[in-house]
Amino acid sequence: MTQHVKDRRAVLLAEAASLFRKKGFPRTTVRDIASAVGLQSGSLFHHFATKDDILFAVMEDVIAVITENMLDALAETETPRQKVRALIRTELEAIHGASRDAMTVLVFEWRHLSPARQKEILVLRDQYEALWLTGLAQAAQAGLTVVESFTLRRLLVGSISWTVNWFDPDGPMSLDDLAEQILNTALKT
Amino acid sequence: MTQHVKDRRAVLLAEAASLFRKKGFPRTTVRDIASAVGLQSGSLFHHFATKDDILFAVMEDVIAVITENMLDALAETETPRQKVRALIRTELEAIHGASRDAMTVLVFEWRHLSPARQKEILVLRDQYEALWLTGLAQAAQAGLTVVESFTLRRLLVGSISWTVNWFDPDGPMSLDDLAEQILNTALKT
Amino acid sequence: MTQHVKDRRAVLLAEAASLFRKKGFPRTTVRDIASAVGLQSGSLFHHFATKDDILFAVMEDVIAVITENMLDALAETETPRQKVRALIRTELEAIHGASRDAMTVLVFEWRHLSPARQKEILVLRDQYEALWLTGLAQAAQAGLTVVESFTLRRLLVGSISWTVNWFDPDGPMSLDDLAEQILNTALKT
Amino acid sequence: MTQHVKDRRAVLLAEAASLFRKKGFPRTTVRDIASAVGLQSGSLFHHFATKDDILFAVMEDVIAVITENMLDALAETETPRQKVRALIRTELEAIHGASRDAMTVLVFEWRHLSPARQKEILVLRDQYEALWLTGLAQAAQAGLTVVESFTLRRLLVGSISWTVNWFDPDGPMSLDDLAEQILNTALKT
DNA sequence: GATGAATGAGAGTTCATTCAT
DNA sequence: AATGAATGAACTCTCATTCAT
Repeated sequence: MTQHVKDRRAVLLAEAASLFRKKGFPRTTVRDIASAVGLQSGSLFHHFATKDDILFAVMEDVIAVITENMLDALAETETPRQKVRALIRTELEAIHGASRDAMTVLVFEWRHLSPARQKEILVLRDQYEALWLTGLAQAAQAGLTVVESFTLRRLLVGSISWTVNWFDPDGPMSLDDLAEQILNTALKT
Repeated sequence: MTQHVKDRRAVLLAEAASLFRKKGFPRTTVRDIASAVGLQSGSLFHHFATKDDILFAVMEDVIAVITENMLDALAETETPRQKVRALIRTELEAIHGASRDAMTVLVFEWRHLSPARQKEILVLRDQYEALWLTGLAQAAQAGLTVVESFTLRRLLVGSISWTVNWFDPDGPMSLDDLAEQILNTALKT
Repeated sequence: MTQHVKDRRAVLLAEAASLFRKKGFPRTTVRDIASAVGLQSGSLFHHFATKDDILFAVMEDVIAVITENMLDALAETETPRQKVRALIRTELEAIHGASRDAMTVLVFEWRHLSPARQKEILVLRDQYEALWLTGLAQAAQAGLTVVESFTLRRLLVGSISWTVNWFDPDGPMSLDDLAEQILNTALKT
Repeated sequence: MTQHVKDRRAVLLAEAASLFRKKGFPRTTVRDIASAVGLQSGSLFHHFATKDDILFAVMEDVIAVITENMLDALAETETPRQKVRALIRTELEAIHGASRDAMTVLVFEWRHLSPARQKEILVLRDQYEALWLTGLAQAAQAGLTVVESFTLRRLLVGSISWTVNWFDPDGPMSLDDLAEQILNTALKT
């Protein structure tokens, strides 16, 4: 029973994320989402009171997942270079793996989340960003970086999230290759 | 009178670009645009037949401008490193200077342009991208790049366009500084 | 168990009446009523088949109560003046006492009862009104009234039921005072 | 042209008032109103931004009209009894004449106006009520009233507004007769 | 060119009612 | 009796677009 409910919610959020990514939040109608999960439009509101709530839930869930994944990945690293590689690699995996839609929505539909909800997400986002800044700072101290940490992270946010628009994980370049290339732009070779 | 008409059109597109950037294309109403230029909503349609046409015009104009600027900038360079610096620098200027709104719209509202119009813009965009690829290829041949040219350009598209979300040209870091930092990620130091 | 059932029903109708009075019938949702009695919305329909049925039950119950109360009160009177005083006093007590919500609903939500149900209530209402008309007729015959009985009753319906909107039984004026004042408008002094 | 616009607005408010009175505000849809004036639903919003605005306009207009009428009527009176008769008579005319629907709405749909708007109307209403209280106070000073002025006004609000539910101006009793009868309940004979 | 009333499809949301559990 | 997910029609309101003036 609880499982059922969890499944429903998960499926609903996955479909919503997919639609938000494909069409953008404003162009996605609640009827689109409802019919994607086999519901009538009114039935959505048993699960989420407003369309905004759906966007919020998509973002909240994915940021929790990627933060956990990142902690796991970092736990298995030792050197600064390994850490930065893990940061890049894990974020790329999130963007091109199972949570692709939600990750993309988190970045590119941000402005459509209500300001109140943005604040809530920002708290979680700051926790995640702290992992990045710590890792980059260590690399900087080791003399590995080509750019100041804060600036570097922002350049990497751009280049990594933009890969969703051109990189094909099933194409000739593997995700590991891509991660290595990005690492080359971030650290001295 | 012709001058008048041109001014009208330029003002209208500038206001539209500003609104599209601030609120996104779908959330911007034609009434918003009309009232920003002191017109009633119906009067807009004497200038542009559809809302889509306005988005198209914004994109078409800005891509013409940046292509021209880029050609001018490249004409004054000689070495591959100078060329790459000019590419980065000129694109940054477009994103943070007078054409900021339109440039941002070109990148981030792309999906909201009708497919037919996307095709038209892509022709112009390819011409512009050819300038980049040529410049990066020369740097590659000179053994300066850290990453294959095609991939490098795409990483740079991401990091450069994302600067609109965090870089403040009036802040402590100058646009030249920023360009130099990005150059450091792109080429061997 | 029967007691249980009766209690349930009584509590439910009391809460419904309170909500109908506060928000009006159309603005009161079945969810409002359900949650006021600690039920889920679907469970209400084990007690009442439709929302209209709830309104009907509220009205039916209260008209039975006030008719009985009125009969009791009139039984203790002798003179025409006493009878009119009892009529006014008893109706005021119903409107400001325990059955306040239901009485108010009976008067001010009348139009929202389905026509079929209105007919049913009208039968009971006519019985109640007969008590009034009889009392007023006796006063008229005794030369006490200032206005023809039928008209007088209708004027009194208005002034008495409207007291729900301004009279505070815990304020400086007592219910007896109020009854006496209204009596002054109805009969010669 | 201005005339056209005024007519539109007046017709729209008249139809809206009629519907609000007949079905109540919550049960009246904007489509009902629109189709009553020969418009599509969306077109209403060129004239009034929200449904609440329509209710507000109905109330604001009618209270302005009745206040003016009352001032005119009182200007032609001299004695306290004449004044009270004018108060009753003029209010009855408003309730059974051209502004019947709006007057009824003002009284019986009051709770459905948004609190912010209620405040605005209350200012106007207080001005109108001041006319009543002044008139009744003069009658009281002349020893004519049977009840304290403040209470008397509230009883009269009830009985007069309730006449909308039973009095037929085309029936056997004339409006003047009715006014006289109500006067009999208010003042010593 | 400009106006602004009008259109009409469609948006997000509400809610009485149903029904499998 | 009770649940609560689901329905589906109806609600208020939005908005790109049209067009008579």
